[in-house]
Amino acid sequence: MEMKERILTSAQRLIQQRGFNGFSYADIAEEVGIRKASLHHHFPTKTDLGLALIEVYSGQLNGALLSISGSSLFADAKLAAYIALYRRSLEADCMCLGGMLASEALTLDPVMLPGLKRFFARNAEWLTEILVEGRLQQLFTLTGNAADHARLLLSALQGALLIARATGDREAFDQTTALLVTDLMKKN
Amino acid sequence: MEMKERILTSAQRLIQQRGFNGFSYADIAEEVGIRKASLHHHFPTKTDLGLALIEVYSGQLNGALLSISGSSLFADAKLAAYIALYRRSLEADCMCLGGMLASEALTLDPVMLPGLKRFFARNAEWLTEILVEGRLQQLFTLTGNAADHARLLLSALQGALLIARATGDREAFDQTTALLVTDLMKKN
DNA sequence: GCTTACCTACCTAGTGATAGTTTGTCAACA
DNA sequence: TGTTGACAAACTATCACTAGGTAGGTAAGC
Repeated sequence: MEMKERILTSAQRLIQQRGFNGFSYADIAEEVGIRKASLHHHFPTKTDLGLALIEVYSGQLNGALLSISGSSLFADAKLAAYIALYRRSLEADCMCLGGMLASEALTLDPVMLPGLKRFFARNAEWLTEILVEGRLQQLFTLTGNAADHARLLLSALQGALLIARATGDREAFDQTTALLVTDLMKKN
Repeated sequence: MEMKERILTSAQRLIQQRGFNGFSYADIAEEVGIRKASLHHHFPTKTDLGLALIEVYSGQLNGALLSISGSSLFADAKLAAYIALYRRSLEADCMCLGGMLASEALTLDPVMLPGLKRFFARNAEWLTEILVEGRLQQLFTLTGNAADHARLLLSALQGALLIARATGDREAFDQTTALLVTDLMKKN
């Protein structure tokens, strides 16, 4: 089982940095120290690897989300912890795996798309919970639909990560996310 | 000259839909009806093509921006016109060329990065102007720095386009962008 | 006015490299 | 003994790119 995990770890980083079309089995083989052909024993096709990775990554994310929402933090601190996940990704020069695959969606095997869709839905759903919680705690002053604000947060974070990684401007990422949070506290 | 333009048009669409690593000279050759080798006469390397395309696209964008800001519209309508650019891209199943290249930044020839960086800077700069204008017209109630809000708008639009294109949820894009605008009118 | 030279735009036919994948073998282990 | 996990070797397809050549246009030189 250990090799399978090493392959997944290597592939995950490669996708987050270079995209699904930007790496090959040869890259993984070199990193984990087995031959290309042996990789196909664990993941017969690249699509199989992609599908497994969407599951793994969604699981990782869900674990992180549950850990945050299960904490005793106030909602604003929980949101900050969520944003910190993106910030750490930026530090590692990685896109969110979901965001990266989204950009390549038209070139992916369509069987990967439902999992990708679920990934974004899960993020939005969790953010919605946090926003509702924060409204109850009178930390956030949302105008209308919390789910709409959640999608806006998700979009803005994905976009900020996308741009900051390409321009190398991490300060811009920090300023953008800070503004995103303060905007949640504006009165109407 | 006509052929060069047809190549650029074809390549632009291919990149916006499939990414720089997701298309080949063979794809363009088929579309425009000449041989692969002949493409290299016009654009010796793929990087040359990419560089030309960043220039073309930046020029297109700048034309659109100048057309909007030169109009007699109020600032909120100008912003709506800017958002409509993204919405039209979504309808064509296209990412913004800048956003797409940004996701692949680590795999691109580094000579393409400065142009890409300028592209985002130009967008942010234009949005800043519009926000300042809208504040003078008392249409927008920005808290602090207009440039920060501009970057937030840009990030959110790129992210919303990225996600909506992958999930196929165009309604979510519309709701997100609508909220983005109403948030600019909130009091503090 | 005709040659000579050069140019653009395209072609056929390849190059070596790499893509994802398949086949068949084999040792270690359960 | 059958399964697992690795291997070498090869496959077909495609990648970006190059070599060398052709057809037609332009323009200078005499």
